[in-house]
Amino acid sequence: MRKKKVPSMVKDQQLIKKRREQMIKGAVNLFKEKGFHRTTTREIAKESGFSIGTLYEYIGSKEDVLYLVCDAIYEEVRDRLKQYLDNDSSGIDRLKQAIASYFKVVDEMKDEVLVMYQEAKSLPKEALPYVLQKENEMTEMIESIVRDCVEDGLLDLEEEAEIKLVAHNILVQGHMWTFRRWVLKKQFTLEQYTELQIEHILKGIIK
Amino acid sequence: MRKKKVPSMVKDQQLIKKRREQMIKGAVNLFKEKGFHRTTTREIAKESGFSIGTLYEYIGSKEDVLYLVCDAIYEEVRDRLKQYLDNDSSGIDRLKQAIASYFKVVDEMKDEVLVMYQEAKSLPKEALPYVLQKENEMTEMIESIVRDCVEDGLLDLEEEAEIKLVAHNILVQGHMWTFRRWVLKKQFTLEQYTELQIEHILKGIIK
Amino acid sequence: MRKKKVPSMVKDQQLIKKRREQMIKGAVNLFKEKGFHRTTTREIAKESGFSIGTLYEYIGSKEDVLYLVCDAIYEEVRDRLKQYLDNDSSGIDRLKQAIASYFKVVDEMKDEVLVMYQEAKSLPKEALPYVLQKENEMTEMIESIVRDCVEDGLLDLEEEAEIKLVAHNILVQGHMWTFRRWVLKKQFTLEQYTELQIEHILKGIIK
Amino acid sequence: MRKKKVPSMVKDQQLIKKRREQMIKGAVNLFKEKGFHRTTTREIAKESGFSIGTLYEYIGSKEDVLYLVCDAIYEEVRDRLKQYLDNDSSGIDRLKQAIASYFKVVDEMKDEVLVMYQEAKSLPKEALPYVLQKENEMTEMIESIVRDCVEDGLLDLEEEAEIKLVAHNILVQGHMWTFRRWVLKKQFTLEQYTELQIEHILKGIIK
DNA sequence: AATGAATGAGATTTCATTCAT
DNA sequence: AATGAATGAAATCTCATTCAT
Repeated sequence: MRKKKVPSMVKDQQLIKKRREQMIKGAVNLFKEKGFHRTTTREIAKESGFSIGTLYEYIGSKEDVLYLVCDAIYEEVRDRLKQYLDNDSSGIDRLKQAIASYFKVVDEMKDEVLVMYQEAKSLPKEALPYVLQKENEMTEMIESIVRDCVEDGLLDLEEEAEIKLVAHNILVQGHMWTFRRWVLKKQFTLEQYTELQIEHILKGIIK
Repeated sequence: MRKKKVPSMVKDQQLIKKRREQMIKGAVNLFKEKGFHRTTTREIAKESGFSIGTLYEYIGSKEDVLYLVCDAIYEEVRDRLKQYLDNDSSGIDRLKQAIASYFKVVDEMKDEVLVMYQEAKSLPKEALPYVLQKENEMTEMIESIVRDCVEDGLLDLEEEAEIKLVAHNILVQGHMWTFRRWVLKKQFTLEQYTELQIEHILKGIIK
Repeated sequence: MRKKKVPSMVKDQQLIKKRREQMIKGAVNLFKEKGFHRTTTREIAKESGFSIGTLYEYIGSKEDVLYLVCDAIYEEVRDRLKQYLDNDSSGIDRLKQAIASYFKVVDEMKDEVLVMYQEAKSLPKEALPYVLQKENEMTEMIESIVRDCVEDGLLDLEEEAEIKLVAHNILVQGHMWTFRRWVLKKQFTLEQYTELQIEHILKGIIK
Repeated sequence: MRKKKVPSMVKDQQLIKKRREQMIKGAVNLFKEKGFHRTTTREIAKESGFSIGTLYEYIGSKEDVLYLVCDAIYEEVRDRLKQYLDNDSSGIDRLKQAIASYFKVVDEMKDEVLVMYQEAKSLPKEALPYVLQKENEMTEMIESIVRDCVEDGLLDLEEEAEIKLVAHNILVQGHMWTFRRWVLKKQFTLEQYTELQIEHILKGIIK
């Protein structure tokens, strides 16, 4: 699945990168507050620090902004997660660490994740598959860690499907930390939330 | 928290009820397909079977439609769930049945739940608290069943907060069946999904 | 070749007709002065006597206005010409009268004809064939009168192609009266222009 | 009537000439295809082989491009025609040759002539008189040839105005070859068209 | 002299809402 | 109570022009 090409009138690739970063940052701020549809392109331009004309030098349509935002968030979540996962733990411990890391990343990027989570459905039809695939990639990262534990005989999961389900549950519990934030924060710190969820998940599947 | 009053020019309460039901049905169809923001009031009127002028005899603004939709869906989910729960099982079995019932209701109303789930954030600021409270009510229904089990010494949950968390997890796993529908359906029937999730949840918390 | 369907949100066919007539009148005034491209939709709305919103209740796009204008002008030119031609003259006299009538119609509608002549090229690609066919109809009307004369042995024209050419010349001399208006008016009244052109044309082809 | 001065930031007259030639060539190509108004300055720059910044080093506004285009086309038509006319024929023959030559030039430059013909009306108000005068010059060239014939007693034209009219007819029949091209080409080669038109014109006015 | 990124006025179009019938 | 034509604020997007490099 190819990354969608967002058109730009500007040639300098460095500049495109820089401006788009400004744009994404500005847009996330606004989307966070008012959502994609209630945010105007003029507001995006202003918040990004340039004029409406300049905005359209770097995108083809408003929807492109949403695409860039979603894409950037996914990339960053994935990159941060990968970094956290890059350690030499193994077995159940590795799974625990993965879950904790994922929750940590989600917490670090709560606004962004929430935005992506709520607005991705407004992506143009053609961009959707690409973004769904990103989501899939994430699932697979978790999935493969779970699978390793199963193969090491540490977990009581019989079928592939069950492994997938556990991975989905973990991911969704991560998102849940963003979209039920206001309720959950009353009860738990991130650490408490993480510890409890890990405990329940593992007790539910451990041999 | 009072139900928000949606203004109407029409006096006949019966008629108001009837027209709003038409409206909600029409709107859900459209929101399901294109989301709240991409649906026009004209389309809602047409799909509901009356004119744009008539639509505005029964609401004050487009956002009122969304509010009516969300409210109606919550009420129906809650009513159906209540009905399912109205039996004389007890103990862990009662919890299992509650989870299964909830998942069943969510499945029966998947389109509606998904719509509500994705569009509720677009509700007018004043309406939000009321809807959040509805969500809270739902949580409490599940929560109290879990709490009963704890009090009967059947579950290994130490704090109130932990009970709340389990309830949230159950609810979110219900929603998950709607918003990860396309992926999950490839792997599971509703029954399989229900069975596995119940198993994992319970093993995770049972004494 | 079907007439292009211009979309309208309004149901009342009578009203559509009325509003479009206002619109065409307003638009011709403006196009005459500033051309299609320099005229804004807001100006068209204002000149037509309604708001920009109302304008778009009766058309789908700005180009539709141009189409309506061109279509209406052709229809009127053709209708007027038909009426003038509806008499019992025959032979060379009939041809003379046809030419004079055509020039008269063109003169009566000089602004409209000029507009159509200058702006038709801006019609949307799909509408062009329909308008070209209208032009063709006009040519054929003249053509058939010339052909009758030939068949009556009154004109010295050997081939079909030559008949067509004469018809084209007549039509173009009509248009010429609109687009070289400022120069020609210095030298001739319409009557003088008509008389001289008829004389030259006929001497050029009469037996 | 002075040639309108098109401003340039560049001093080197040679370079100005060169760049403007590139520009005219590029612009004609584009205007031919999409018309003046639908062509952007960016496109003109690109098609001309330089940047938008450079384009504006050689003109003051987009309309200047149109002016340069129209001016250049007129000059070339006139120059080519003059060259063709520079022979020692005389009498009716000279007129015949003039018409044929003019039609030939028009045919050689059909795209250019068509562009000029269709877009000249978009020239800025101040430039229009100059271009009309060019058109007038052309008319006079033909006119004086006709007049010579009249003075030699070869043509049956009584008044100055009649001479003018014949000249106009000839010019318009030339243009007609460009703007009715698609219809006329089905019936005639340029040679046939030329021969027939000359025949009709002359029979119409010859003694 | 050449470049091309930046600008913002202005164009087209949409659509929630009103109100006379 | 029902209708639907009218409205105009506001949204997206374009593009001629400028100016720093």
